[in-house]
Amino acid sequence: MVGRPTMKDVAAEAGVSAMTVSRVVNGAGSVAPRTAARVEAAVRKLGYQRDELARQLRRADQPSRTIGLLVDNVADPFMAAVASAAEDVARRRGSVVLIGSSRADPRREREVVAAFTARRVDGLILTPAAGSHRFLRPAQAQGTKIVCVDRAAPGLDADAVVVDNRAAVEEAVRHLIAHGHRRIGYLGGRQDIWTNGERHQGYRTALQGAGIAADPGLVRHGLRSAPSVVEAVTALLASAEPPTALLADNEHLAFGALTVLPPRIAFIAFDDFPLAERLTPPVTVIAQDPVALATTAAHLLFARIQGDTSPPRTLVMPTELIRRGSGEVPGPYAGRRD
Amino acid sequence: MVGRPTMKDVAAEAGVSAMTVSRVVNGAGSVAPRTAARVEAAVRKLGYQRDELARQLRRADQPSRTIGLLVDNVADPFMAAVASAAEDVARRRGSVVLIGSSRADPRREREVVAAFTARRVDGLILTPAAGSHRFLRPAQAQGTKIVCVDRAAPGLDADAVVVDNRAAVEEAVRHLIAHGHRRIGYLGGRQDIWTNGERHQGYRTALQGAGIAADPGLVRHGLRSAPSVVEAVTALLASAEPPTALLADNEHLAFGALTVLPPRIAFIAFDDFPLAERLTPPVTVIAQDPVALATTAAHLLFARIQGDTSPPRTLVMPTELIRRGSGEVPGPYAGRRD
DNA sequence: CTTCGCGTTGGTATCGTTAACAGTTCGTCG
DNA sequence: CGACGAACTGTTAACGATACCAACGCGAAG
Repeated sequence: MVGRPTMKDVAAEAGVSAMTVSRVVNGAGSVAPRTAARVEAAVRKLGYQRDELARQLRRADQPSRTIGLLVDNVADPFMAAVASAAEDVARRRGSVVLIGSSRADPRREREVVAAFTARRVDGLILTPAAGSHRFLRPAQAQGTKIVCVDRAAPGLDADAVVVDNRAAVEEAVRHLIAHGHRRIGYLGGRQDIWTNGERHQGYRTALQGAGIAADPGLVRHGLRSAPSVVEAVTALLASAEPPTALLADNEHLAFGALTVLPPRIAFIAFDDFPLAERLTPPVTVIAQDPVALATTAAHLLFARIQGDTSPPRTLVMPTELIRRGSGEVPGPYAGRRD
Repeated sequence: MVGRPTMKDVAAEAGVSAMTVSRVVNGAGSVAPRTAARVEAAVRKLGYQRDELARQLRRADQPSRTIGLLVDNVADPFMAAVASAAEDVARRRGSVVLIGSSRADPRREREVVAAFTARRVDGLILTPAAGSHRFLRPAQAQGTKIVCVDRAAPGLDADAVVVDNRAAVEEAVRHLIAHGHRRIGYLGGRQDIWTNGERHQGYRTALQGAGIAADPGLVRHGLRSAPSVVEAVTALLASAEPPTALLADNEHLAFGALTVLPPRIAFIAFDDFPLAERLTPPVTVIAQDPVALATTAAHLLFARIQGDTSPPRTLVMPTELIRRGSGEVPGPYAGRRD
């Protein structure tokens, strides 16, 4: 025996038909105890394991118990937490998880989705990259369930689990204003990603609400690498009218900014991170709960897989502004009004 | 058409046989340009996508272009980096990645491995949980290639990509000793995990080499949760003869310890982490390169999948002691000898 | 004009499993 | 004592794709 043993091999070993082996292996149908015992012995002796591929091929109407998880980058702590939580739920539901990173590249995203659907995944959890996701409609029409997490997918009618990015940033900016800041800088990632667009909207709304004119010189978009963030922060601080407070779009940017940011500049970051309270000053953050997001998304997905056909929903999870110090550094207008 | 279109559907649409569709889809065999064009049109019209499951069933001797990645916990930054790097290599090799977390539970590890092999993965990359991995031998015998990363798997003859944990910790402890420390505490995770055992060995060897008697009161093993670390550190510092330096087994423990550790205690952590240089004092770490580890492991795995049958190898990747300050806090014996 | 060979196409069997159906052997009941 | 159902087991035909072989048409060579 060179390759994997098959049901036929087990059947021959136990002196029964393949059908009987199938019944024993699946615990379905009636098999005489003595026969079942013989089959089980043969299974153990040969180390037989049911071939899920063949099984899924035959049972096309049943779920394949495989889901796909497509994130920007698994190495990102937020995405890693999402992946971990999703995998946890999947395992409990008896499913395995195919993982892929789009690196925020729409083309790569499409490729990975294709590789997943070709393997008959029951559903997809994804953090949509930029651009229209209309290309997912055929997959959806063919029965693949889709749930977005962290972001909505433009051009796609699917469930989504997100936070109210706009309101969260608005609150954070109002918080900075309340502490006497008027020149508040914004460090943003790719603005074509839905989440970042929302966050920047919140920034603008808060400024507008406080009657502060938006200064485009204080806003840096499209930051990606750590060096680019460092350069952006350095340039902002060296400018004629530097900001007295900064807000970072996401964790990645925050790490970059914090390597060069002097303590006198107020700072708030989107996403909490370990040891934030051990920096000087401790870092005020807008915290979201990636585990809750992903767990909710996964439950939603499995409900769909099990036949829930209600209209797509968008669930909004809470965020929390955790005041640790860096966001409470007083600005030049501190104490004048409140 | 309710479900996915099949080759037969495409064949009917294009007025050819399924075999011809197969040839066009795979770009193999000779097909007249006009026929191929007709088939391609039908493929596009129906949104046909080859079913990898059926294909893999038929082509049992060919790789399934699916690999499994089994780590302790994807949410762990080190493991997340490993996952990301492995997925990257896999994608370039045209493979998809099934991911699973064992949570360091051998039973769960076995279940996930079974779920993976049942789907005919070509190979596995895994960070072995505690205990014997003899149970993987049947899978290996049936052709599943296995590469361990970060740890060796006891009881299994497989490739491994690791760092020299023992030497790295030995160096770190010698470094602390050189800075005048003699009472050096050790915060350890599960000692039944190979990596942690090695690291602790390094600690003992270094002490022994310096003629310092090991004090079991300074060693805490089996720490897992953040609270347990906090409690351990607090207790160590409150003891009659407290340590003047501490070493943490892994990143997770370091985070816990750093929340309560006073700056006067020297500290070195295994694994580098973001913002380590921004803490006070900046944290000295033993850095390893998870991306390099995983990339190497993945390359090794694909070489095996492509037929490399040379004897299993263990590759040892370098570590680096990054001196940032916390590991250079002078101890009571500083300056007496060197 | 036959034959060879090549390019092109289709038919059939098969991968490993299971749904559907068909048969077998019982014990039991009228 | 024959019939009927229940429990058990086997046979056949798929799932969707491809390896293998056969067959077709057609131009070139003999």
